[in-house]
Amino acid sequence: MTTTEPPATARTRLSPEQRREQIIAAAQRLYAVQPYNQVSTSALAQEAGVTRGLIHHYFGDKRELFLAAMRESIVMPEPDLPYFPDLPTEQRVRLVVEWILDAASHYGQAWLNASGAANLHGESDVQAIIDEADERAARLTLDAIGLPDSAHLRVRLRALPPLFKSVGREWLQRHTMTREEAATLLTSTVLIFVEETR
Amino acid sequence: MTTTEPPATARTRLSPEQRREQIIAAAQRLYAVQPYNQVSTSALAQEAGVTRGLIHHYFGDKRELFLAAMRESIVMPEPDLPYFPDLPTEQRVRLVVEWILDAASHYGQAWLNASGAANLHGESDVQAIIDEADERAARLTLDAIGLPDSAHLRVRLRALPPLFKSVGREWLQRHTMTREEAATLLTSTVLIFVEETR
DNA sequence: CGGCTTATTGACAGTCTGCCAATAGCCTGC
DNA sequence: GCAGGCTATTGGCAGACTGTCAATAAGCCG
Repeated sequence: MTTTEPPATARTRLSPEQRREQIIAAAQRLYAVQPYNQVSTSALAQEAGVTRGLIHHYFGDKRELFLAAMRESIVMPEPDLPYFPDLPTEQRVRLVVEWILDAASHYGQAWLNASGAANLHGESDVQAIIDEADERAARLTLDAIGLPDSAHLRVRLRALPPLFKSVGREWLQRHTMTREEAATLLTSTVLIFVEETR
Repeated sequence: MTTTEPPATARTRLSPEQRREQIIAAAQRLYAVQPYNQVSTSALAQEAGVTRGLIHHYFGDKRELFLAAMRESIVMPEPDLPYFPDLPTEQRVRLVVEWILDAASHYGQAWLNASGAANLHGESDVQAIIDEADERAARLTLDAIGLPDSAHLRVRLRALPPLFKSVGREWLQRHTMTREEAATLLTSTVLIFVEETR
């Protein structure tokens, strides 16, 4: 698409933070629809209302902008769960799972894309970002359940987000699973993973 | 890297099948080390010992070659498990899980890269290939356990490969989990997923 | 209001991808 | 063993895209 620039409102000068956010927001909009290689820096610049040069000035690299956009797309929102210390673990876990599924159905496509996304063949930069997000999700989940934040439990829990995504996809996208079924399966699995049997 | 072509052995003419395989093999070698965007068609051609033009002739597109290479990297090998109809389900599942972990440790990095790979932001072509592989893995697993191939069970099981990958990564790459622990967690989870509670 | 800092631009060079006409292996029939 | 044809293979061309850099001007400060 080689469109000629619109009138191009006279050059305005923003603070670096504002500009960064503006550009990242534009990138998120585009990458939500098209994959990385099909989004040109020209398109990114146009969507953000700036010049290609500026993008490289702020992010140095097309890839770097992509990673920055992803880093912000992927954060799990802070759960605001009422905490019931008296409930048995199973029910607390169930509550957390329900909360995650709520968030999933709310964020929909975005969550599915982001949460379990991974890479293929050595795209380790993306993997690193996802790992960070999964680690954070593990901490949040442990906290929400009311379990101590032990290193060992976190290792186990951070393996789960990919499963949440794949199950979520069956439920939300393919409609091959009911929400009830998804919640039950995930609750049981989480319970297995937090059990301190060894 | 702008290297000048080596002496270039005189043009040899192969059957389309041979050539295709040769090119795909070369692509697999490169994509195992470098991500998609960092592998140029020139590099692919050079590794395969052919010209860029030929790659486009066979695959039409750089992307198409990538997908073909991936399709072949991702297939789960056919399990050759002895089948013990008398064992309880739990033990049969355990055997299958152990077999998968064996395969994982054998194929190592390749398996981890391929098995759970996914995409971000609308790279649906990759997702489609992974889905196919997961579906196949689900069928194989059901068969190995000795369960009937019902559509509903397959839906559940095809959600599991991502979990296998993430757990496998903790064990094989990060060494934060013992093989024993991974096997136990996965066995329990598979049991939950094949249980016909509803 | 004039000057300075620096955000922003525009153009340039190199690389890459996809396309297409030209070339030359290999096989077939004689 | 040789000529001819089919098609695998090549090389070069045009367009697009990425990254770099010096030049420009917007907004702040004295």
